[in-house]
Amino acid sequence: MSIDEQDLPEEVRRSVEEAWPLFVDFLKKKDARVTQARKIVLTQVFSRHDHFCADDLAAELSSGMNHVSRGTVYRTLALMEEAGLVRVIRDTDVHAHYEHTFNHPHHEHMICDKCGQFIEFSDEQIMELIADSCKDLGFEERTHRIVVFGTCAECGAKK
Amino acid sequence: MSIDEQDLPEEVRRSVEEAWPLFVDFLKKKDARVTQARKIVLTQVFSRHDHFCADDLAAELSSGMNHVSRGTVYRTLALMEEAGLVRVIRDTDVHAHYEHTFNHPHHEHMICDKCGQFIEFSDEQIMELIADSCKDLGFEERTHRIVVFGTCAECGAKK
DNA sequence: ATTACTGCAAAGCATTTGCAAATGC
DNA sequence: GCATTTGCAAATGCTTTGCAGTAAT
Repeated sequence: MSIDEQDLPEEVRRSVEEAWPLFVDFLKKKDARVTQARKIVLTQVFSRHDHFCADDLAAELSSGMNHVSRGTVYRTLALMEEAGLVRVIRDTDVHAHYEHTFNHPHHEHMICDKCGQFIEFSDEQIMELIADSCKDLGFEERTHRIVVFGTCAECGAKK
Repeated sequence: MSIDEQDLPEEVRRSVEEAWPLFVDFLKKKDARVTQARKIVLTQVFSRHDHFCADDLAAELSSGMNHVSRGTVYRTLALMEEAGLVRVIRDTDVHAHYEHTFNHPHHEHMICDKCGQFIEFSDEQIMELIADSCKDLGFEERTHRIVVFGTCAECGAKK
């Protein structure tokens, strides 16, 4: 399992170096195999910016020397989600969207109606209030998701 | 355009009586036609509890005397959304989920991992904090969505 | 050696669309 | 009467799956 890591941007290489061992541990605990295809997918995930959709990733890996088939990309993303390395977002599209969670603390999103841009924000108080609501209702929170739809500053200014 | 309204439960009949004229206005403003199929779909929407998916609704209307085809159900739901009579929720499934918004103020959801139940809650303070975050970022909020995933009280107790 | 994983292409499934027939205006 | 809407069935597009071959342990 050795793919070309020489020509990756510094930042990507570092993310992969941190994330890959975690994924390996996860796979070993699961008695799953550490394969080349899985490393290629993980590397590709960390080579992209925050948001991406499974199918685009699959398309990127459908040709070139680091080829991985569509089916395997989907299967690996599911494993990475299980391992806590990516998080699913499905609010704008019907398509599944993922983002890194590695080195990426919990946060919320605003999505611009005009340009489709995702803007991240977070607010400690909101998290606490949600926790309070859960306590009131006897609901045990695993995670939450907030999406705000509207117009971003740039698009608002353009008008 | 007359479908049987006699045997609808009182509550449903009342919702339909309030919502239908709004939809008619909406259609007229759009120079769209007021058709029997559209009334059947609207009635079916209000005959269901909060949450439903487009396809289930279509299935329900695929037989019987108030038959409406799948294509028309989807097309009508899109119109109802545009008219502000239903709201899209796409968080749990890849499937599109709708809920009434008519006589149903804005609220958030908790979704139980175990039983799939949707629990509604709302919190004025959270809304304000989100509004503040938007202001800080120059984002003009149109709407927002909060989904909390976890285990509901019943399922937690069962364990 | 054994068993899991991959690639491929085919199958699934919700949703959308094209077009002829039906319906509202 | 004319334009929109409907129904139907076929198409679409993302995702999943079956299976034979390949790679990891």
